[in-house]
Amino acid sequence: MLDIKWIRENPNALVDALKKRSWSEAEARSTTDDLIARDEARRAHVLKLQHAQERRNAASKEIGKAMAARDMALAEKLKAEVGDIKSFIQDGEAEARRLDRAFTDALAVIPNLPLDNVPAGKDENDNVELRKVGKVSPPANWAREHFDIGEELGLMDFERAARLSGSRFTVLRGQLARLERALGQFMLDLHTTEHGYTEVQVPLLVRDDALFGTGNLPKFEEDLFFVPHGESRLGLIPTSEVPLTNLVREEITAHEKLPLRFTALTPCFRSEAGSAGRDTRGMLRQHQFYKVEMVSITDADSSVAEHERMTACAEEVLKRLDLPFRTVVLCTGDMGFGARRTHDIEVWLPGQKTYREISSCSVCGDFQARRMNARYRDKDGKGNLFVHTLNGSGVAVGRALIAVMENYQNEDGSITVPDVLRPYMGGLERIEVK
RNA sequence: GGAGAAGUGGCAGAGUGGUUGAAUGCACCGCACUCGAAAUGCGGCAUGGGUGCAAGCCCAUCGGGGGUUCGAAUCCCUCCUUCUCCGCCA
Repeated sequence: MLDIKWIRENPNALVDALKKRSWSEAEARSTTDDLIARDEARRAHVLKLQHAQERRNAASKEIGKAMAARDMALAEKLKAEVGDIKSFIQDGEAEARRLDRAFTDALAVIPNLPLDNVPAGKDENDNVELRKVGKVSPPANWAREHFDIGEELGLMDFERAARLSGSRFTVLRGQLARLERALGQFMLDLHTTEHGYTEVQVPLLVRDDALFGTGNLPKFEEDLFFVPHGESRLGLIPTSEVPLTNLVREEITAHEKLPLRFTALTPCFRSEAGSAGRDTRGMLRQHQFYKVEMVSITDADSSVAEHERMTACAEEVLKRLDLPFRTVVLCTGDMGFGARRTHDIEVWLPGQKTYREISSCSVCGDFQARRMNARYRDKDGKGNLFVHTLNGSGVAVGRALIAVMENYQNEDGSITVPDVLRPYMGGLERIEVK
């Protein structure tokens, strides 16, 4: 959520920012004007209401004094007077709530402002490569995609998964199931022992409020799964960014405690409503997948540096696994709703002969903090400021499994186990057809 | 699932209809005393919003939301959370 005071003072800057996010000039302008109009209506109304409340409060105090002085005639006279204001105040409070709600609803669907150093662009074709790491060997003519490798090994089963749950689910068995578990453990251990993140076990079902806090609601409800819960519902987390970030919601964190760095290995659930027909084969795009997530909570001055640090932590996972990758900055048009700047890490898939996203690290500034009311007490103890939040995959476990399978495949159909994973695999060196 | 109790400022803890945004203690900040520290004394110390050049003034907030009343931390409804007992259960 953006700061309405800032919008009031910089309406043209908001229009420019929205245009950078591929909004049309007309839409950006009318949305901005609408926000400002709603804000003004709200404030004008509050002013009138507060004057009425002021008169009521003063009169009520006088009534108290009159009654203490046993001057019942004066008390009754004042009561009659305040009685008239009362209905105005009651209607006024209801109207204030209505105007406030309408204003917040409008503000809640405005995306975050891109940082100045984010390249302008329309879609993923305008993203800018920052670096390429690792050697991409010329694709062998026998290189295959992960689903062929997995099915031939008899360890990856889409048919039965579909019978259980439909499309976009996968059953893994034996050493392949273990390999995925090994990947998750390896990543978690790396971040907790070397990168300073605290491991957290979080709920996988969360309230709407939490989803609003991270920006998944109200705009992206169709991407989420919900389960009924009493009269209400709970959402399945699309990423542990949601519970990890909301850990500081409605709190004032002491400045000395920042930065907070959290990591978690959790399943993630996504309806993939808008991606029918995309990546239908294999386990690249699933309704359910494991991911190791990193979340940092920082003060206002440290978030940009923390973003570089977090990106490096994610890259380190791929370096240790010896997987070739490249890191790109998303252009303004390709960035997510809550992000100010996003680095995507794309891993090389020899079977697909292309780079595919395996991590996405974003700095959100105070955008999510406003939605969560997450603050910290300033160094000098003066004011309470909104924290800055960052999140990044460190990395997607399901996709890491795919990357390992494709990059470590052998011509005979076996998969070499990467060195760093062998301790997690009981020393196993190769996964092969039995 | 059934029965009961409770949610007040950073923390502890008063307050059951009228200058109570809230006693008191602790913590914290400033000053005094001291060579320095401790102890002691004095003063300060909630958040959000509106308005104003500013000093300030005003409004709201005692778990959230709604209501009763001239007036609500205090009464009513509802939701959330925590705790205790019973039942069930991984």
